[in-house]
Amino acid sequence: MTARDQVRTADHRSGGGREARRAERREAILQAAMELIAERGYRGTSLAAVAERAGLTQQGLLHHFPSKELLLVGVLEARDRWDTAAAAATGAWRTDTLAGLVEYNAGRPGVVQTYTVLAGDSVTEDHPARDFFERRFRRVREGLAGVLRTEYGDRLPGGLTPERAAPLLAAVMDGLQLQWLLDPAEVDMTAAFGDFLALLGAAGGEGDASAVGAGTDES
Amino acid sequence: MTARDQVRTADHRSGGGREARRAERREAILQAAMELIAERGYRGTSLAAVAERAGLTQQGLLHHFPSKELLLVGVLEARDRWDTAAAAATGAWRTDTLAGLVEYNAGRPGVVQTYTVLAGDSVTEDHPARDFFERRFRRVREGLAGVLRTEYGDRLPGGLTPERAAPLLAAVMDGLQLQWLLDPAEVDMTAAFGDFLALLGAAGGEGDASAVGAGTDES
DNA sequence: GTCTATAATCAGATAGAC
DNA sequence: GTCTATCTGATTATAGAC
Repeated sequence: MTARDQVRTADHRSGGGREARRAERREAILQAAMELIAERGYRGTSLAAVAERAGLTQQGLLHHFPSKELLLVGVLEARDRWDTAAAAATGAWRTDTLAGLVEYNAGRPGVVQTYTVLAGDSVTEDHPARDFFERRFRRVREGLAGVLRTEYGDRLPGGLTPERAAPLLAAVMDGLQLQWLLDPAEVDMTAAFGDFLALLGAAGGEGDASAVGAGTDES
Repeated sequence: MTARDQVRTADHRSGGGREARRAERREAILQAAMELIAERGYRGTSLAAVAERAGLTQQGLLHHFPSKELLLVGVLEARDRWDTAAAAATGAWRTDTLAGLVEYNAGRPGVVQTYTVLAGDSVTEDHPARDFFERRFRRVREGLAGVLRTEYGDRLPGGLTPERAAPLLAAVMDGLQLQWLLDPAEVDMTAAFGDFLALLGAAGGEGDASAVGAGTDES
């Protein structure tokens, strides 16, 4: 550990040092960037606008994030950090936890909007977030397959396996977010996601159809 | 009918008149715009780039579409026209037709990409395509509910109704497109959509589970 | 670390010639 | 109808003072 690192650690502990202030600044910038990306998209967001909302000049911002692309990477990493507890513990999750996450998102349209806008943007050529989303979806599909296997075993309705149902689960979450953002009065994201879970839970792959309709009226 | 309209009709019939050439130009511009929006997004696409690909100057383009926003409206209308036959006949569709549409889309990544990018973009503030997508999703949900009712009746697996399953169907289609665009080698969009249909068809609301597992091994 | 000043580029749109 | 020329404004990024 270098002398500088010791200072940094000490500063962080004290909570009011140089490094702590630096971290605060970075957080403020990332927060502003997230909001503006939600409002105007990545390409539509200017560094000057982010800087203004964060309370500094464009050039001051560039001191913390040397380029617009690095700022985007910062935003994505922050989002990852934000639900890291979630992602890391996915193996132990259940479908109720997923439903809870959807309900939680329903109370945070801004975050959902940032995600939806960037995900759509990411499929364009040479997009700085493309790699991030490609990896993310692989990870999410694997995690969801694990959840489904834990919950329902190897055989799901319609002859599906957890691995084949996982992309559908991810797709439903994203697709519902889009419809909900566009028309929140018309689309009840939480209820709709519950409906999909009912679809996965009803009439299991064991060929036992006696459970059909049971416990599915939580509308 | 005015004298001018008569001339226009005559021109159109002859196939080589002024109006026909004008229409050709517009088509070329719209085609170029669609491609570039797929590649770079709406905000990332410049009029000059569209014009160059269409074989004229930016100012020539502005003669046909007076503003960038009107060009986007043109693109969306063209897309509507493109699958108008589909949308109009939705009432008579069946789920096989939907599966066929998904398979058709799987062969046209460019079109899917334009749609995905614009849909994500549309949730940003004051986006010129927002209204279009809001209306489109309402229409699609209604159409899909009709398809499901025709096919499966009023009761679906998991205690769902056609109206409650419709947003899920739309969500799955959009969500799968996103995952497929990002990772075509990993995500088999057509097979996955078939899986979802199996989910809707298996163990129906009537309690008849005898069809479970049939025709679902097209992995 | 944050600022002012500014470079270098590119955007969408207009005016007017042909 | 399509062009050349031009305007106006915004963008990312750099240089250097404090």
